[in-house]
Amino acid sequence: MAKKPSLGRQKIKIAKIQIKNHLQVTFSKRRSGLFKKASELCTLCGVEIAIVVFSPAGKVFSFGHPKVESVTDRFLARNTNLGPTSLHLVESHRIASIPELNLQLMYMLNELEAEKKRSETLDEMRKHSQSQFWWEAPIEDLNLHELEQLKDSMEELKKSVVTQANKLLCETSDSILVFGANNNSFRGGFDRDHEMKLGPIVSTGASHGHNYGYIHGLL
Amino acid sequence: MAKKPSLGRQKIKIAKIQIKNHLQVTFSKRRSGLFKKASELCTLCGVEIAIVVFSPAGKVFSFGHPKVESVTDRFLARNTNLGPTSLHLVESHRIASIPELNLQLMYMLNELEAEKKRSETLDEMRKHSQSQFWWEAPIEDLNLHELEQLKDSMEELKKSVVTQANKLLCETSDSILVFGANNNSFRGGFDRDHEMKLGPIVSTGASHGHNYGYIHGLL
DNA sequence: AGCTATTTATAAGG
DNA sequence: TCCTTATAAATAGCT
Repeated sequence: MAKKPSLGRQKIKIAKIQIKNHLQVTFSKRRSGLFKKASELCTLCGVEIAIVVFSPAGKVFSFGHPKVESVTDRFLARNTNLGPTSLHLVESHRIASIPELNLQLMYMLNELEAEKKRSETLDEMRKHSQSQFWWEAPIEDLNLHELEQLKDSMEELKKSVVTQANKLLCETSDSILVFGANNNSFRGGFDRDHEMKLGPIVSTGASHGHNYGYIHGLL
Repeated sequence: MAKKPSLGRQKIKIAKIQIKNHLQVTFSKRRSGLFKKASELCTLCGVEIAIVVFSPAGKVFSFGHPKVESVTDRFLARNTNLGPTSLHLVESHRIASIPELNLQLMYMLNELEAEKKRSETLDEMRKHSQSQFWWEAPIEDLNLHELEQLKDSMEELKKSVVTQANKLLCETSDSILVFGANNNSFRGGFDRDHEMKLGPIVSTGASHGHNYGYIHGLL
């Protein structure tokens, strides 16, 4: 018989996944993977850790050991203490520029990322179809006006997405799901049975050993 | 000459590492890995995420996109409303979810506002000078070489910002590590190789800047 | 901090 | 969502 050519894992480029279904699957898998890595780090190194993720759909997923709040609280406490404390140690105007620098840094990084995505999008469009619609034409052929129109269209789209999201939010009933993840049997533990669906509070009896951390999924 | 058959990766059991030195190394490596995974999840799925880790030594490391605080705030806002408090609120005011929704809405509006401003800024830049300053042109109009130059410039800027920040910090008695990096490449070209060396700074021993959103390490 | 041999994580496809 | 397969990535043990 012929071989069974499942291509197996393929290399992908790290850029926003466009196919919605694909994105959902990837998000699910990688979130699991991330949480598993986190739990291993906890166990191996005995550290405290908190992870909070807001999914594209607006759901919240979190992992924390010993729990999210204790870790984030510690983090926030440290962070807010850092300013005033340091102010006493150094002249205020000098230390004050650090957050400013950070902001600037962040701004530029975001800018870069956004621009990169934009160029990728445009490039994709260009490849996709050259002649049918002007806005899918090669970018070199677009004049300034057309470019602005394109931009406006995208902003419209974004707006409508946000509107949709808000609508959904308003219609959504709140619920919380809490469960623990065991470090040794992670696969069997949370990955499978923990639907992030609505429901009462559930705690999974992680099969053996002590629980490592808590995972919340909020709709 | 005989080969050099390092045993390569060996399977380990997930339990607390006892050898201290080993633990430190593992922590460092796995923290990097975890943050990298997080950044990929961000980019691939366009999600918001925050990770906070307290190392065994008591240092803090964090990863956040867009930043730790915004994500954890969102999380905490949701949680406090959904927790025991909400029951109380429900009883006294009947509509507990309103504050939460308001928070969320405000958050989204802020995001949108920021996005708009950004586009406006870009538009302004584009109009302002189309040819005089090529690096201010829309990024899709830049050729590969120019893109590379732009990327290098931004990395230089990043480096100098980081250096500045750390210089300031060296003058304080607190030691803080600030580093950041963008998501990935500017298109296919520079996908893997843009580690940012951080130079002299760091007493945390973690100078491997990966391509993450926004990272702090506090000593 | 680099280097491999391996173990893990996962993209595709069903 | 769960499973399988083939391959890409992460990383344990060394230097």
